[in-house]
Amino acid sequence: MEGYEKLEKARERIIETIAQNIHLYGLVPSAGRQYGMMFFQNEPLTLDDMTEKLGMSKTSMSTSVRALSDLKLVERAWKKGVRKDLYKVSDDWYQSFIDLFSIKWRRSVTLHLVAIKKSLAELEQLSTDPTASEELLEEVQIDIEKLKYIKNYYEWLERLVDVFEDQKIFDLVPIMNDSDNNSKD
Amino acid sequence: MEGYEKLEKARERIIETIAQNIHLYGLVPSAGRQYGMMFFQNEPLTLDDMTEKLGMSKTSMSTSVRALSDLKLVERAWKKGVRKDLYKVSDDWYQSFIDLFSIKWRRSVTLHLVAIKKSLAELEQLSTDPTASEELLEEVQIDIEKLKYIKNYYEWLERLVDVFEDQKIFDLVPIMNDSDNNSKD
DNA sequence: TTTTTTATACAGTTTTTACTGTACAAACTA
DNA sequence: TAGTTTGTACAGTAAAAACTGTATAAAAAA
Repeated sequence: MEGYEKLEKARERIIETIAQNIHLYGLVPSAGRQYGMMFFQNEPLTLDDMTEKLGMSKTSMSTSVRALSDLKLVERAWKKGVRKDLYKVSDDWYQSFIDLFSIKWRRSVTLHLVAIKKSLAELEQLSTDPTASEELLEEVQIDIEKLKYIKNYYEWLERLVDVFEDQKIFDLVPIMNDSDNNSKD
Repeated sequence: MEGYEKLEKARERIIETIAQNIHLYGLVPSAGRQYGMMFFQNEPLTLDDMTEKLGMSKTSMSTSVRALSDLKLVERAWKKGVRKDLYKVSDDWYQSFIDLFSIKWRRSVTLHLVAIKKSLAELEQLSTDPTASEELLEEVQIDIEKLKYIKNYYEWLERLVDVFEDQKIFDLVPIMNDSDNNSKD
């Protein structure tokens, strides 16, 4: 097998693995392939470049590059003399992971906490209703306990997101690069 | 509004919020609704119970309860004298989160590391090929550096999953329940 | 200004996924 | 043993999502 072919095959393996795992980011394999392809380009790409490389429509490239940008997996780039929009993959993958976490889970936590607080307030109110039957009150009380539990859970999740966002997670799980392992010991 | 109606409304709000956020678990809203409904039941449910409560086919209930079980969001339960399979939501939501993390990310990390190691080995091999052009060797070298970087990243992710699995994450982000906050201070 | 270039909105099509009903195998009952 | 009950495989259908091509608005060039 020829040299460039081997290089291409080694790249394809990585790209396909990314494509098959990008669902963890809520994205579709073709967006993963796009990301993977960009990863191995040493220059930022235009939408037309992507269309050519992937053989897909420019509209598709536009929408999926936007999805990738929303998750901060790719970012805009600039190159002198190029009028088209340019994109490159964000090069700090640790930060990308944290961004994913922030963007996806922060939003979810907030939505849940809003709903829980609202329902909790309603149930607390209901539990003081003098016209309520004994049976109802019992059910309400059980639900209040359940909601308090999940409220605590989502508050924990919120603090977890904080810990990622403010990089404290790296105290517990430090970044280590190969050289740390390889050097004499 | 009548008492039971109020209770139902408070529950529905939570259930719908879960349904709208369950995509973070790679599940579809109807599975989230199923989970949410089960959460407010104080008894384990059979597939037929779920069919009745949600107005969906038993086949659907079967497949989605399996998906929920695979992520350990629900578990089998037993009740004396009941022949049908019974299911209830796992009551440790912190553990459910950790399980999600383990199941989804561990697998992804492993797949990536396998691919990266294989491609790295091929490229290291290629980089010693005496017939390779200078230009090719340069590209290979760049890719080797890129793969080393993402290898480190996935190894970090692996350690992150470990930290969740062995509960060390709770050292950094402790569980706090309301009583910790409410008591005198 | 007009002309050209570029990104995206939108409508239509293809592909994929979710869901249903039937059929059947495994497990339980009698 | 035969007769029920229960869960799920499978094929078909309905619904949703991905993708394409055309049209257009915004921006840049002339």
